[in-house]
Amino acid sequence: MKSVCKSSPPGKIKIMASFSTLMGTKNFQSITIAEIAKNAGVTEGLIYKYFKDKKDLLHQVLHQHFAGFLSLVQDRTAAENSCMEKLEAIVLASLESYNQNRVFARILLLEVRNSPAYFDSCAYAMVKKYSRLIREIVCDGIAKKELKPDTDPFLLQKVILGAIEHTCLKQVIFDRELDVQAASSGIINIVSYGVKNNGCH
Amino acid sequence: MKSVCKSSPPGKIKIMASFSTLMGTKNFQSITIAEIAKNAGVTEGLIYKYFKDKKDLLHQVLHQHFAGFLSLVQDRTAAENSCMEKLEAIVLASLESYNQNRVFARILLLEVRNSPAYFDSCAYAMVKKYSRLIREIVCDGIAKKELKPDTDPFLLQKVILGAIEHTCLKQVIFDRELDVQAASSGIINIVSYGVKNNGCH
DNA sequence: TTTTGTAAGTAAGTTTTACTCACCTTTTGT
DNA sequence: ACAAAAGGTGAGTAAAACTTACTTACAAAA
Repeated sequence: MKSVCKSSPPGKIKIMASFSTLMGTKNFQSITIAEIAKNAGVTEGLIYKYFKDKKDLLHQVLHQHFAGFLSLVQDRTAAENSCMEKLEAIVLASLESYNQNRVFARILLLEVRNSPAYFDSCAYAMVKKYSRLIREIVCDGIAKKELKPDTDPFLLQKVILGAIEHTCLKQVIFDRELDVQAASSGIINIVSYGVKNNGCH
Repeated sequence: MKSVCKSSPPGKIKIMASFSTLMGTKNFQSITIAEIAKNAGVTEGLIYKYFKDKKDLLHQVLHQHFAGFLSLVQDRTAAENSCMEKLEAIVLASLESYNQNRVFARILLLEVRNSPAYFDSCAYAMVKKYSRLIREIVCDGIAKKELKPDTDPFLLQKVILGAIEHTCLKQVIFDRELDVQAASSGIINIVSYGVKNNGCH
């Protein structure tokens, strides 16, 4: 659960940087420990001084990226007033981050969820914070009558998170650019007003 | 791209069945070729007669499951008339399938997307059919004025697919039951009418 | 019937790769 | 000053994916 604080030894920093760089061009499976070590200018053994195993390295690198991302999201939402503005800020910040930091996006969306160890990692703890933030905004929106009173906060959180992830999934996988602004306002528009043509807009 | 047709040799059938069973209790990484072979009552070598590698086996098993799933979805949507009813049928059928067939769900949602080879596989070809079906229903709904004219079919398809996946993700990962009916109607309700309290419902 | 070609299946390697362990070297607290 | 801990090394191990050379069954052509 401990994070990479300022006083990390240079070896650890180099290992994480090396791995992060390699993730830019290859997927997790095809990156070898030998490659990471060589690229970092350290020996293979040192990797296992700081990381339980290869997966643990993945999780710590994700945690590092997610920490920055989460504080950005928190700042952006704090700057907004209404519930829907806060939610749009989250959607926009998320898509922006996934669009700009493809390594982060690929790790989060494609690489970690297949291993049980991830769900005990400090990285997953941050993801839980992130989804809790969304639920809290939703609950607040219901309390302030900005959202319909019968809204299910858990379900809405999942719909929003699912929409964010699936909207950029193809772009992340095939390394294409995403029109973040259009996607973001599109998602918020659907979630706000729905798509059914009921003559009310 | 070739599927497992009726005339598959018994060895291949046993290998796929063995692997599918093992996926019920373990994740892909932790299943070994030796284990699959032993469980199937064949030798390791035979696996490489029918499958390029371990990942190819995974993809072919997913293809097998997805073929059944897709035809179910096609039948169910064909039985509905309106656009929203068709979409609800898809959401319901998807959540039902993921809830009942956890091996299928885990492979699709957690195991395949990390490898580039998947996106050349016959399994991914079926996924493309599935998402195209959703888009076609949406386009039809727009044409028939059931949906708002400014709806983006690609975006709506992604929002719906993302909502489906994220709604059952936690249950699939932690092997818990899902209230399929409630989740399905909840998603459709959000997507149809939105969550914003605008005094119009 | 013999031959020939192919698909099903085997068994023993080989190689790659994640991980370990015993050992140095440098820093730090008392 | 010196013990102890932290940073770092490099050779070695074990396991698992994959290969390859081989055998057996079997159907169709000659």
